[in-house]
Amino acid sequence: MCGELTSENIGQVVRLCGWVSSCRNHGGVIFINLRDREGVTQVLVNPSDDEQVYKLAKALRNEWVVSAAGTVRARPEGMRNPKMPTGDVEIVCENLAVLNRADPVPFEPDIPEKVSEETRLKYRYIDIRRSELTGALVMRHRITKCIRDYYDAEGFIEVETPFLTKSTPEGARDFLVPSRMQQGTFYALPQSPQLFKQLLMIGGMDKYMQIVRCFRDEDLRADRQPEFTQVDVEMSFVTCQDVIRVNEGAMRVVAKLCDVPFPETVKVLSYDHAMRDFGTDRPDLRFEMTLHDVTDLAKGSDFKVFASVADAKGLVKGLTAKGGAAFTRSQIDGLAEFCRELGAKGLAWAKVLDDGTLSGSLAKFFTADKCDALKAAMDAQPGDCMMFVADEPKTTNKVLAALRCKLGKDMGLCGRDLWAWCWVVDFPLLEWDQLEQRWSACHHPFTAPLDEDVHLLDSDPGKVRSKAYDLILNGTELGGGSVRIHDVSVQKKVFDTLKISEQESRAKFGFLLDALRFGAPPHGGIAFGLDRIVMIMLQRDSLRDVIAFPKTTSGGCPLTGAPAAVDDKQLAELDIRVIRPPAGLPMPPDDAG
RNA sequence: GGGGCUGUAGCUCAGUUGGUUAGAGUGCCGGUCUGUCACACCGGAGGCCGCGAGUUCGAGUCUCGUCAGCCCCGCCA
Repeated sequence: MCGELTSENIGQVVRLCGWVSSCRNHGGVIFINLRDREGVTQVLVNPSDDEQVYKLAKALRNEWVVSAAGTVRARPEGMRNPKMPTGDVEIVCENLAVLNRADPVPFEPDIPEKVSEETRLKYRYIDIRRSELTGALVMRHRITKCIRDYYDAEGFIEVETPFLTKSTPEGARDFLVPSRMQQGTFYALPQSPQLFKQLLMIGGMDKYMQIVRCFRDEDLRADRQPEFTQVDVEMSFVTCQDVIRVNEGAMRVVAKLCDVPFPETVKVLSYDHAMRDFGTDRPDLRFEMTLHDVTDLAKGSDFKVFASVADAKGLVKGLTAKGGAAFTRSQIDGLAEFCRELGAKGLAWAKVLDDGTLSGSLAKFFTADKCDALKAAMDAQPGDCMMFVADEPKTTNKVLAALRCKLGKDMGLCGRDLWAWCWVVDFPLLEWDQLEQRWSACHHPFTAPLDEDVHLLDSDPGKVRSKAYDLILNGTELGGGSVRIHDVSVQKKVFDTLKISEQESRAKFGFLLDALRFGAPPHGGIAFGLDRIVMIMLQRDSLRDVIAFPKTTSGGCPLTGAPAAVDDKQLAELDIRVIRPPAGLPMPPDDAG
């Protein structure tokens, strides 16, 4: 193919098919850059050669689809192009055929100009001709294959599970599909094959994996698409450690394929540890800058903001930016604004001067000895800048975790060659849902509690830790999973705590409860986000850069125009009526108002 | 649901304090040119300034609304 020719091919007669990337007509000799999936090769047309070929070459335009045959030869001395992988050779064209013409394209695939994403998505087939996107899709294929091969070698069986399935409570909003044959009822597209893979374990499949599309109808982000691909895995007769070990191996082979370092042993942090030091359950360990709890110091301080928060069971935490004394006032104001946007009341800060004294918004509130205690607690040296947030624990942690990441990026601590992996374990099983005034599952309601914490389910549900684990790379969750409940009485107990009634659990997961009674092996598993794995390994900033046909932030596809209104006939067959059609469409004729 | 940024030629962008006929690069069309490599040079065409109101003698520019794209919060077990 075009990108594969080197000086080793000199003398060979080849035929290349591809797209005209550029055409340089010198009035006599014509150079054509021909592109295909693998790259670009220069084709040379001489006026002294075949008249037909020359006439055809003169008429070529960019993005026409052509077939060119000729002999590979070394370029003359001084005419080589070191910027091109194939720059040492060229094809002397002996035969040329236009396979298809092309209208002028909206943008040129080979020009390194930043084209708006909207345009790129609308003409995605042209965007895909760009080497960045072609390359990403090729790498995605290789990563996927490498993962399949790994699990195959480990004895896993790939089993397909249904896309048309049943809506489950808890978790994300479902995408619904109306049933025509049973009008008024709906399938749900799976948020993940969670229950099916557990049923496969109960069915004795022992080791299951599937690379599978999942669907969640929630608002999107750069790292979140409404449909995404999971590497879904489940294993029987295993502990957390077994699952972690086997699946870590999968990431190890992927990392190797992508030339990404992978440690001999991956760090393991408890959830509590991660929250304490980093304020988040997916810490970015590429740099230090840990958070420090100074609530106790704040209690006794003259700084009312701190003291009142500390007294009201709030959390006062801070981080120390090494060398941060060099920050300008406007830089710090910018950081404070950043924190306010995330919900903080403000950002208190103090620079440590060369003589050890403090300067900044809270310097005057700390006497010399308290100042020393603060510096010690914050591990701050002269030349550093300490920054603090005081708020409810959740807000304090959220804001400081975000601030830490921002500082890490701004201060250049997240080098492109830094790769920090870790497992986060011992998550809480449940969290209190303020809105609904009940406990809800942190992971999902089938996650097993730690054996030694089961007794806390009645007395102190918030204290119960779970057999759940997440794999984190550079502050992004690549995947997570858990050992599941395989005992029907424990499962019922968890449902009780979640205030899922006997009746509701029977209606929603009766089939699982039944299955748990008919010989369920202990089992557990994990699911990795394939799109995220590819995105991070290829160092792209958006999932859209590793998906062939992604959706926009509002869930649309500029290429196909999806989602779109459907014919009245289609709706009638489903016994569905649209109450409020989108702007630009007529109201249904039979609408009574 | 909330906050922020953006929207001007096919594409990427500039457009001053509100002031005559809205510019540039690139692409496109025509021409010249035998070693370029995003060829070069000469000429030409190309605009619903996202859309809708408002302020004004006058709006690409100011105000309000709306739509779309992107980033973030909420949400995403």
